[in-house]
Amino acid sequence: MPNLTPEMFAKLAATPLFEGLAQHEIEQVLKQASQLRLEADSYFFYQGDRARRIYILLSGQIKVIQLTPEGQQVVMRMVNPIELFGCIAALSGGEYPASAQATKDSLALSLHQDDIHRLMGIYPRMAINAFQIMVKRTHELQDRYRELATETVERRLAHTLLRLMEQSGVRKGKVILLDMPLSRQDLAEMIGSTLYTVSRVLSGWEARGFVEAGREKIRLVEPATLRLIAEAREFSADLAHAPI
Amino acid sequence: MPNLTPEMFAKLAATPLFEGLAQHEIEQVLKQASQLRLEADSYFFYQGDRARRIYILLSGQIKVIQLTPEGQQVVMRMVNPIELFGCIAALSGGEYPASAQATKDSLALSLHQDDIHRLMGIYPRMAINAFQIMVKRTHELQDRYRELATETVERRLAHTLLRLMEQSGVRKGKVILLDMPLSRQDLAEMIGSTLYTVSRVLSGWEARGFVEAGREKIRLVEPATLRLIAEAREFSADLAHAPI
DNA sequence: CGGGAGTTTGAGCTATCTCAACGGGGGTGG
DNA sequence: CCACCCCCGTTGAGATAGCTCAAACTCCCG
Repeated sequence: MPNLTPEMFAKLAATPLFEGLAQHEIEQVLKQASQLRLEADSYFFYQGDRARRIYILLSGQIKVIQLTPEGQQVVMRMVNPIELFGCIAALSGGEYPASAQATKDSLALSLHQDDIHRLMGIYPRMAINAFQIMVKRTHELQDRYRELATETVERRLAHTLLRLMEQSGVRKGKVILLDMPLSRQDLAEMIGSTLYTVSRVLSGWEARGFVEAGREKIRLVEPATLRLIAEAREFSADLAHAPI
Repeated sequence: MPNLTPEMFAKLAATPLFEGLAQHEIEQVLKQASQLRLEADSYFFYQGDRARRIYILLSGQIKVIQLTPEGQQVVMRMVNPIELFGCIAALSGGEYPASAQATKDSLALSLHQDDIHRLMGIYPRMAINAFQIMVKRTHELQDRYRELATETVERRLAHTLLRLMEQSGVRKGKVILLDMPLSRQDLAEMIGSTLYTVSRVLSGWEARGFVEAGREKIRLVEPATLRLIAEAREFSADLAHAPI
């Protein structure tokens, strides 16, 4: 049983995974968990590792990355506190299909697949919750798939920044700061583009005052305008011939 | 309780969803199910409908389609017998994010979300199975997302045909027939492309003898070559200047 | 005060889309 | 039963979004 602060425990109890479970039941589950603390840039697991543990992020942030055979990276998702990752370990006998890298110093709990399986048998509500979490995730991934299949880079980038804003945006006066290290390369890997194109789009937006884009940080000045761009109801950055 | 033939029942019992459940337990679950038979081209539900029922396909085939605000279609997946669809109904209060259209005459069972929830509480194994099914589906969708983000139309098309072959390919002598109506437009909507580009790629392959492409049907003559194309270890159809 | 990682920008290229026109086969209604 | 029509498919030509490569620029950090 990891040594959790009461606040940590309260946060965990509020996780969708534990919804509907009694305090003592959650304690029973957490007895099986181990705790893992990693500093920024290190990995919880690598693509191809034997998948044995499911993780719950307590603090920090994780990036789930898939590597193509050609060595290109694709960012599958950003994981924020009290979210699950490494769920593939629920299927016995497989490998992690992606790597999980901390983007900040992070703390996570993990459960062995055997324990997960056993505990879900005892506490069906947890299994139902896990099912629902995955349904939701599939749904979100379908939306991103549709975006990738039908939208321009600019719209995809707008969608992505808005999503990041909702997940971990921090209000700073009138603007919203995306509170994570985020290079042009990272953004490109999230939307299936290149760092060059991302840089051009951001420059275009910055010239119009929609965002402020610094080195590995983005501030959203006019989220509403980004929303319009995402929905294709607003002019674009017009990469080619921006009239300043 | 729907009137199932013994063969149907046996097939259902072999569904991943019911794995590990006893015969009489499966019967208890199926008592709550209703049966729905639809002919080709009609819809089980439409995008935007209130999501109340989860479906299990018994026979036929379903296409899950998402419509963009601009009216473009994206095929999210093909559903084959004993697979689930409409899982979003597991989350209460939502709408179906996509439509489910029969591509052949089809028969499906459906369960109301309240029954699903209740039954999973009684039979935890079913909840665990459902969780695992969704984990697997997320995994597959991630793979397709990565393909869309990093691969050319030709490779994506090769991957897609190979997947369809595994799911519902029928061996006809030396070639494999994809046993479903499949227009250029359908394929384009699966891989995020246009019917024109798909047509050109197929023509290129046909000229080289890898496939035989007819009106709404595809025969794979050299699946192994397609595999090579999918993995980018083989020459392409070379749309621009195919030297016959 | 370098050095390097991250970023910007230009120029050219190309895979793919778009639009337009034509072709063909099979189902159906007269 | 046959002709017509419609849907599906093909192909060409041109346009273009976004990629690639190269080079320069700017912080930040030691």
